[in-house]
Amino acid sequence: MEKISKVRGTEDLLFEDTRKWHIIEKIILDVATKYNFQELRTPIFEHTQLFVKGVGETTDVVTKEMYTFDDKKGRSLTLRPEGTTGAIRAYIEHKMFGYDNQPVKLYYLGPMFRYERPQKGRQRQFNQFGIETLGIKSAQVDAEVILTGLEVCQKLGLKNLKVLINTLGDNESRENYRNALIEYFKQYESQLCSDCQKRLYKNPLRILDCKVDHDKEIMKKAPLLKDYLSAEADAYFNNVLDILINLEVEYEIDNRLVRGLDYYTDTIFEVVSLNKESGAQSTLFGGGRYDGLIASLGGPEVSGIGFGMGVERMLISAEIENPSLFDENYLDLFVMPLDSAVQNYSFKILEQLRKMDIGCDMEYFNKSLKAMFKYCERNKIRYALLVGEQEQANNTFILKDLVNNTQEELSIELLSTVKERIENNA
RNA sequence: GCGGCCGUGGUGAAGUGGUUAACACAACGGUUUGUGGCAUCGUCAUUCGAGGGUUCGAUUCCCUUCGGCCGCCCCA
Repeated sequence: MEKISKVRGTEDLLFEDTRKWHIIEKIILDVATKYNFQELRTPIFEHTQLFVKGVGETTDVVTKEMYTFDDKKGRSLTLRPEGTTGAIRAYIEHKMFGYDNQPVKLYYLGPMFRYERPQKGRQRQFNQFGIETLGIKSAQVDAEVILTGLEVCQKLGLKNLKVLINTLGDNESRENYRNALIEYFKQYESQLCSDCQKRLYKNPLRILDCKVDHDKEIMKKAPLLKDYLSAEADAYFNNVLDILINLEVEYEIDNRLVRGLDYYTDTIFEVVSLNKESGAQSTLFGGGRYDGLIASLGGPEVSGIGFGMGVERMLISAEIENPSLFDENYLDLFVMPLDSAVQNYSFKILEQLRKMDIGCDMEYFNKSLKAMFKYCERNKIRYALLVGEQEQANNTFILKDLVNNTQEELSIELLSTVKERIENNA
């Protein structure tokens, strides 16, 4: 029979992996909760049109990376390639703009799908944690969003990173600048790389962070966004920067930072890992403000801001920078039957210990003592509970502390002593 | 979507056109019939990602395919 394996760019997470995921997810959820974000779960697939309108029909994500299919009634559906658009759809659909508590602060955590060539830190199914603050435009909120992401990094022990920040200005600034860029690059069209020629009329901002044309003379003389920023947009951005400076957040203004989704306006940012071993996909999280998105999807004229964070990438960085984060001891005790005749007796003790909320397991293969002790060592289990025919006859058991190398024989009536010993050494 | 490197047991890996596929770690068993971490001995790939071809014979050569990694690209 032909072997069927997992789809390219997807991953099975085995026990070692899921253990790490639980740790990282808990940190993420704790930080989100502390900053008063609440979880929103939206479907994995949406109407294709939502992403086309939301993300932008000229973007790479929409034009070549979506998993799109027709359902049985011929409706075009798409596996979500990012989280913001679906969150905004739900925000509008449930009229969250009318809720008592404003702004609406929500987060999501789950799989996203993009058809790309897999490499380290880039899979076709990957997980994003994202937050959105909707219904207000405020420099404090911009800072808060960035700080929330950085707090997750900090809790994971990630230090080797850089915060890049820029502003695209408000819609009007952005539009004026866009036209200026087209006007400017039009005269040099033949000097641009083929990708940039395509970008020229569709998404001229992206020409600025093109790596091929990066060093060309025409790039250096290109119009600068700051000359097109309205006074208001400029003041707004400076306020965001002031707040970050006050809080001693180190950042770097990157005026080439543009981002690939169409909906961004004003503050945009990207936090990148500086670990060489992380691979070429270094962005940990990135996002920005979007003024027009909510209205363009049929909601009110309100602003929002958020980021998407690549959880796999965070995990890769945490494994490099802070591996001890994942040393977690999950079993306190191991029951060792010394003979197959005492399996039932052992099992009964095991169950009673579990009822006392002790994490424990026992040996079912009737292995040698040597093997059982090795098992404990390998799994960092501190206590062994030994039971033989003698103990069964006397209604007792032996509790052994493998760290101090001491042991005691106790009556089965005194099982609760086990819990005391474990708690005293926890 | 394009270019490059690669794919051998649970893991890390050596190797060759021809019936022994090294070595190390891990695992399991004995030395030690009910007490570990050391030591010592032994056991562990009918098989070299998959499919096809060349050949008397292929893990080793060729083709295809799948997958991984790196770069481009893109982004989280």
